[in-house]
Amino acid sequence: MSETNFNIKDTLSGIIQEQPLIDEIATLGRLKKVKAGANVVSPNQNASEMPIVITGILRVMRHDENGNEVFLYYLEGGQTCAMSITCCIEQKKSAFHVVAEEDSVLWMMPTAYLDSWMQKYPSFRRFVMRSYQMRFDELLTTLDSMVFMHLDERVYKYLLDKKQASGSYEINKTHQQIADELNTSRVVISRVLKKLEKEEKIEQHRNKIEIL
Amino acid sequence: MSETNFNIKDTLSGIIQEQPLIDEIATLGRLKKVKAGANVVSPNQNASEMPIVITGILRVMRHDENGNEVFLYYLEGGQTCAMSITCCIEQKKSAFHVVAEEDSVLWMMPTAYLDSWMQKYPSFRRFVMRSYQMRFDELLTTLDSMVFMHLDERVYKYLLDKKQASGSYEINKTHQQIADELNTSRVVISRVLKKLEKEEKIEQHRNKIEIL
DNA sequence: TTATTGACGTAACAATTGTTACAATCTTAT
DNA sequence: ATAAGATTGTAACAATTGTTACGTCAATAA
Repeated sequence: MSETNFNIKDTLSGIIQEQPLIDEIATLGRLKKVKAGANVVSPNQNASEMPIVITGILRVMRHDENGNEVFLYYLEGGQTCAMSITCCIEQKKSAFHVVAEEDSVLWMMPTAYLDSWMQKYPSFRRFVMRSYQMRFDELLTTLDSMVFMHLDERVYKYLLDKKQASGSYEINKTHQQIADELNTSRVVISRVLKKLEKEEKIEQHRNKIEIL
Repeated sequence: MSETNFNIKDTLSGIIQEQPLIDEIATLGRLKKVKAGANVVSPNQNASEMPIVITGILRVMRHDENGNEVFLYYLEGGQTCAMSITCCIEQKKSAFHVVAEEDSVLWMMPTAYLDSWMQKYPSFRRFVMRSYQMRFDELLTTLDSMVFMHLDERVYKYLLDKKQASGSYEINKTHQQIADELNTSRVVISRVLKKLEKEEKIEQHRNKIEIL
């Protein structure tokens, strides 16, 4: 366990200032390790814990009642799923699906304490507010791509976002996976990627796309 | 001025608990009356004031760099434009366009004080948090309609939302206005509305649509 | 009244996106 | 090695949405 022996307090101190809050979170929360592809928040689940990403990346998806899904944004180190707060406080089921995009380490905080932490600790308030702001902004950018862009631009933006999040020019996704995240079909993605390849924006390999 | 002699403190007391904060807001803010169709936040403007809706309805639109616009949600009595906070704190220009959907009365709060109010007053924090949550949720519903629904369903949802916001089964919009808000063309809206009429979901009159 | 303008209807066509079907290639299990 | 499954390519076609063009009708101003 040596390489995975995280000191949660050290991690939290980068996010939160008050030592008592760090102690509370460290005491009341729990570590959770998830493998790439594993569910962190399942659809229609009543989340009782809010995850903070320590290492790794979470992918947040929206879904409708027919099982269609669409990618919203990534959560990276130090970030949290702000919508969990809403879900918990209002006690309604999440229309979110949160999946580990890479092997990730999370700190799960019981949502029962969120409200009191918001009351007691200014830096927790700032953390939550900042989360909301960032997610709100990203959500709008995603919405922009849906309503203002054609599919080829939208796919390209998706690839660039993925590159930005992962820090790698190589994207290990199949056409089917991309289609699922953009709520379209595999054939359409294949067609669009071929077009992007002809425009020399990407190079395609098996199970892998390279951004040029 | 008798019928427009609002008591801002009475209005605020429905939203905010602390009397000192009510006094501060009443002293530092200003009343603004806008006629239907007037701009409240113009595109690419650096908002220095955050509006609270006292009476009336504001329509919040998103726009891109090409001048295309799309409807996001309405703001009604007691609600505020949460994104103003982000815009102001981060000092970046708004990608929003806020328009009076009906004749409205607003209370404009200087954004310079927002941060200190958030620090000092729990009920202002709750107010801002609740605004973020509600807007986040509405934004997701709007996003759903863009990515999961066909245009006819999306238009119908748009009409139902407008009915909900205005409290009237009669919608006084031209096809062109609807097209602008949904980022499509007049001809397409005419086609879709004709279809909804045949399905007996609406009735059309000049400058007016009736929800059945 | 007449002219002008705005709102709406509709046809014809174009562009984009979705669907179905099938082939080729690579990977993995047996 | 062979079979089975997963991944990608591509054609043909359908459905949806966007564009252009032009017509009718109602409201309004001159």
